[in-house]
Formats: sequence, C-alpha cells, structure tokens
Amino acid sequence: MSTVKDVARHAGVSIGTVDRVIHGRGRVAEETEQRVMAAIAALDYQPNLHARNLSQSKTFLFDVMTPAPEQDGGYWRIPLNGVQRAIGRLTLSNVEVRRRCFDRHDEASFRAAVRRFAAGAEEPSDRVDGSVRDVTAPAQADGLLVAPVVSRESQSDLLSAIADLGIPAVSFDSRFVDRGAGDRRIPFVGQDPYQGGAVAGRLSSMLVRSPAGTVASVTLGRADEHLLRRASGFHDFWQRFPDVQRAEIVLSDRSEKEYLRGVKDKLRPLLSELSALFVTNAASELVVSALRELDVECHIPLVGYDLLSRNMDLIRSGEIDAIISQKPELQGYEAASALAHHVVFEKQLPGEILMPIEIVLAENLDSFIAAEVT
Amino acid sequence: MSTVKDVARHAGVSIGTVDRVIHGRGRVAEETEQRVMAAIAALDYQPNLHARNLSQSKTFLFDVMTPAPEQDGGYWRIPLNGVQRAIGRLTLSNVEVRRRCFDRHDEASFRAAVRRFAAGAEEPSDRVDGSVRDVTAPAQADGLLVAPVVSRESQSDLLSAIADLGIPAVSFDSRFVDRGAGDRRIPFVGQDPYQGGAVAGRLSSMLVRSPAGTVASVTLGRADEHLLRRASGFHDFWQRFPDVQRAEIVLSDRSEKEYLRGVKDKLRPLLSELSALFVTNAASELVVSALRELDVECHIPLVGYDLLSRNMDLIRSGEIDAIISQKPELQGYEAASALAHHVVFEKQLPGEILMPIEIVLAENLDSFIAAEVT
DNA sequence: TTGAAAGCGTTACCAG
DNA sequence: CTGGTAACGCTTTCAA
Repeated sequence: MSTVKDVARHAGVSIGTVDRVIHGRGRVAEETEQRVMAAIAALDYQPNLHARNLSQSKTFLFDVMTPAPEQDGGYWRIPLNGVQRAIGRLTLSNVEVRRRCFDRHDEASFRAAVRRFAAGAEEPSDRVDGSVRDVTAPAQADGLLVAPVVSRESQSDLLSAIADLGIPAVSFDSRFVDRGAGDRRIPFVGQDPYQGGAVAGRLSSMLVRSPAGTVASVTLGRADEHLLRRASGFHDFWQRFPDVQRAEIVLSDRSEKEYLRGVKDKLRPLLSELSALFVTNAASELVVSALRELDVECHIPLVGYDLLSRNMDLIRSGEIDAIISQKPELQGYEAASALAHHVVFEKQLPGEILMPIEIVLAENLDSFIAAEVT
Repeated sequence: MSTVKDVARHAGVSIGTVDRVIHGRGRVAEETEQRVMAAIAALDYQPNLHARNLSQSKTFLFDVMTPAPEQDGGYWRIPLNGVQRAIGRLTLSNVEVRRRCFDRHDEASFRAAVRRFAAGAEEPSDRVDGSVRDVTAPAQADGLLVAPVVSRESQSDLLSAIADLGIPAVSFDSRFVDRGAGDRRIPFVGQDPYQGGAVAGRLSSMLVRSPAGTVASVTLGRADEHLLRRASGFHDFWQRFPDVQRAEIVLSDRSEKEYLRGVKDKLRPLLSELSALFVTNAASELVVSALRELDVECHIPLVGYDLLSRNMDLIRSGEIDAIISQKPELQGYEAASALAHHVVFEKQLPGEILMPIEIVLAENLDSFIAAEVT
C-alpha cells in the first residue's frame, strides 16, 4: 500500500504538494499536477482513512430523528439501541449521536424538530435516556438518521432541509414517499410492508382449519402508507380463496378507550363468521382486549406485528399466534453502520437495505430475545 | 475524549507506563498500576481506534476451518462471506484470513487440517475462491474460527492443538461437544438445535388439517449430535398430541442413490397415514424426490432446513412448505466480529451468541435473499 | 520498573 | 507556487 510519501518521491515533489493536488486546494503548477496525478495512478495510491481521521481529529455528529422513545410502547427505544451498538462496534470514538425526538401524533412537533435540525440547534431536553451519548452543544450535523413516520407534506419539509444542508441522510422504518433520484436519493433501511402483509396472510391461512368465513385486518392509530400497504398484502393473499370474505378495519385519531370501543363495534357484526385477524401494527393488545370483552368463546387465529414485551406476553399465553418482526434493532444498526461508513470512511451509501420478514411463534420467541441482547 | 497522555498526567506517570497497564505487558509496580487504573476510570479513557490502527504494525491472522466451500450444496461459502464482511466492516486493515478447509465426509482430512493449523503451515491450494483474502506465507494464526462438524474424537484433537498454541478460538454452526470451562471455554455462535426442531414441530402442526396419523423426522448423512437434537425437539413437540404417531428415520454413510432408495423404503410403509415430514438438514431435495417416485398423490406438509438454492426452488414450487434458516452468513459475521474484537481490541469473548430461529415461507423468501446480499 | 522518543499516514500551517 | 514540519493518539523500542 503506497502512501503520500511514495507518491511525492515518485513525482519528485514534497508531500505538501501531493496533498494540494489530492484535495484541489491551493494553487499547483499545471505541469506539477500532471506529474503527481501520474504518480498517484502509477502507485495506485489509496489514502489511509485512519491516518486522515486521526490527523483531522474531527468529531462527526449524527442527528437521529424518531418519535419519542417511549411512544408506541417503547418501540422507538429499540432502533436507538441498534444505532448505539453499531457505533460502539465500529469503535468509532469520533462519532457522536444527537437525538431529535418528536411526537408521533403531532406533525407540528416533527416540523419543529426539522427546524432545529436545519439550524443545528441544541436539543432542549436531551437527557431523557442515557442509552445514547448525547451532544448538547449546538452544531450542524454531519449526517442524519430518520424514521419519517409523518405525512408526505412534513416529509418534504425535511427533504428540503436535507438538500439545503447538503448532508447525507438514511431513512429507516418508513420510506420517504418521494425518495428523490440519483445521488440525492435517500437510502432506506426497513421492511417491505406489502410482503409483510402477505406473510401475515399466509400465516393466518395456516392457522385456519378450513378457508371460509371472514378474515379481517385491523389498523389502529395513524393509518399511514406503511400500514395500509401491509393490509393490502394481507388482503391480496386471501383473494385467492373464493369462499373467504375480507374485511378491512381502520380506526384513527381517538383516545385509547375509544379505540377499544371502536374495535368492539367493528368486530361485533363479524364475530360469528370471523376466522382470522391481522393487526397491522403493534396494537394487538387492544384487539385481544376487545375479543375478551366480547366474550368470544373459541380462539380466533391472530397475527400481529412488532415484538414488544406486551406482545411477547400475548404470544406466550397463546392469545396471539404469530408476530411479524421488523427487526427494529437491526434497522438502527444497519442504518447507523451505513451512514458511518459513508461519512467517516467515504464508502458509498447503499440504495436500500431490506430487512428480512421475521416470523415469531411461541417456539422461537426466546431465540429472538437472546439474539436481541447481543 | 481523553487520551493516554491525559491519563499519564493524571496518574503522574509516563504514557509508556499507561500503555503497559492497559495491555498488561511488561512489569508495573503494584502501586503505580492502581494509580493508572484509577486515572483511566476517572477520565473514562477510551482508546482511539484510528490511532491504534495507524500505529499497529502487526498484522493479525485468523485461520478459518470449515468443510470445503462447495460441500453441502455450497453452504460453507455463506459463513465465509460473513467472516469477510465483518472484517471489512470493522475496517481492520490489519487482519487477514486463511482458510483451512477439510472434507466433511473424511475425518482424516479434518485431522490433517488440524495438523496444518498446529504447525502454522501454509495452505496448499488456497486460491480456490477469491472471496476471502488469503495468506500463503506460513505463520502461526492469532485466532481460529471453526465449524467443528466432526466426531467428538476429532474435535478433541483440535481442542488440544488450540490449548497448546494458547490462541483464542470461536466455534460456529456446531458446538464442541466438550466445550471446556472458564476461560478455556470455546464460545459458540449458532442456533439451538432443539429449539429449531420444536419450531419445525409447530410449523408442521400448523400445516396439518387435523392432528392424526404419523409425523416423521428424516435425518440423512452424518447423524451428528446437532441433527439428532433437532429431531428430539420435533418429536417432543408432537408428544402433546395423543392421536399422533411419531417416526424417526435416520440414514447414514451411503451414496446419494442409496439414500434415495433408503428413504423410499422407510417412507413406503408409513405413506398411508403420513401427515407431516421434517427433514433435519439441507437434504430436503432427496425426500421430495422420494415422495415423487413413490407417486404420493396428495401433498404431504414438509418442513426443511437451510436456505440453499435448491431448497429455495422447492419452496417456490410448493414442494417444501417451510424452511428453517440457521443464518449462516450472520454466524460467520458474528463469529469473526467477536474474535476480532477480542484479538485486536482485547475485548472479552462472549460465552455464546445464539442465532434467531428463522422461518422461511414462500411469501418471505425474497426478503431473506435481499437481506443476504447486504 | 519506568521514561523518552521514534514512528504510523495524514493534514495544516508557515516560510520561502 | 512549493517545501518543510508540527501535530493527531497510539504502539514499540531503547535507555536509564
């Protein structure tokens, strides 16, 4: 592996000049530049990034935008852990992470976070959770990790901020609806929601004795693009069974109690013929409660989403039959890993990293918990 | 971020002494060591990876012992990819990998590989596959990654070689039957085989209309510990159904053709009442062929193991219903990652890293293929 | 048992 | 326009 020194010697100049040529800073005589370029090509010079990082002793700062960690039953804590684990594994002591959380149910709070991001402002109450080393001093971020679980309009706010700052970004969990093109395209780390729904369809079909009656999908809370795609995958799967009716239940913008009542109202008329349920997000618990309160006598096969502790309990108790995991920890890990390699080591960003669609049953639940600890 | 210099100043010693304490090399006065340790703790000193990598003149060498990459349908190429990916990700420019392959069906070749390992001999035909950067010069390895898929006796050959050399080792895919204790315990990266079998049981139960008749496990080729544990998990699952008979089929040490005939002979008497099959290793194809040749009219639910391309085709065509994946790529990745962190960064080796037991159906097959590419 | 100093490959700065 | 040189934080070697 040749070094600047070798290049300098080969070209008959000093290393200072080589550096100037490499980075195009300062003025270099046309003829000298040619010689240096030739030497670089001849020796196949590759800069040593460790040396570069050491000498610059620059600290990189990643902003991480997600809903508040405690929202969605603590879901958002998980990808944050993945981010932290990735940075730790790479032993990149020169990368710091700053969380910019927003309220998932309040787009205004997202836009406020975008403004703070754009301004490089410091985060007000950044010490909620010690799991990620936080930076308080105001500074422009060198990269952005974001779960854009907001409307298209709010997304485009963020997109223009990213474009203005000209910093690299990676999205996870959800895609940007408008992802941009070419170099400006924002990589995505996550699961294909339609496929996830199809898997739910298949699983529920395996759990049903005979394909008849009605199968229903239930979507509670924000009915975003992602969740509706899951429902589509599920219904398209069941379409192949002519004797099966399909029902799509969507409820949004209510309080917890009202959801419970709403679900009961929607399910009641279907009950007699209901043969399987698919809950498209982590809210299985609500549906289970509804079924309990409706005094359903025999077990209705239920496929849910996301491996939260509440859902783990339900799968252990048999009230949920299967859960599909999005691997949120791995999403955070891969997203941070990709961004760090790009920013620190100048590697290319991937177009997208799709997560495997993971099926969790009572029998393999423990194997996922063990794995999560790593 | 504090540096060795800070630590030295804080402890009132030179940086040389700090280094000696950090790495436990050379002699340091008891009292001095205490002061340095206290300073390290007080300043929360973390070594700088870039500086370390830059100054470290030493190149580490990992030996990787697996069956030849092309054996078992190309299976062993997969963990090797994981190893390579881990090294690349860590940007450890000073780690090289040397493959020491053996013939899975010939224990003598394994023992020969052990001898080469013990002697630090160079590998004869090491250029089979360009995927892993190979080292040819003879040298003692600094660490070992091994898939010990051999008899207990051959394993203990290797164990004593490891003990003699005193280098760290990590096993993956299969455990050492006798794993040693304490510091000498060899970490394992892989799946719990019993749990895997239980999942196969559960899946097959979901695929069966009504629990009755006979369910059978089929183990072909080397009947090693791992595979028999999988069969146990499967049978123990089905034990809870009183109306179901269980059959365990094991065939070893034959040629391909004889396996086919053997499977047919074993299955024929069961056919009329056979309600589900579990193939404990990657050989599902043979069982599918046997069923075809036996002119089985209706589909018998079949759960197989390992995501090889032949098995992917069978799952697409519907001849296999589900496959359990051991995540071989991740095994290689995690094993190499753990070893590198231990050898290069002097982190502790983990006791074991369990892989999630992954369920692959036709609907989520593609999501695993996409993920594997990463 | 300890300290001092020379590298590792870059970048940044200051003289010429 | 160009060359020389001091950092960056760590490891390693040589003296004391």
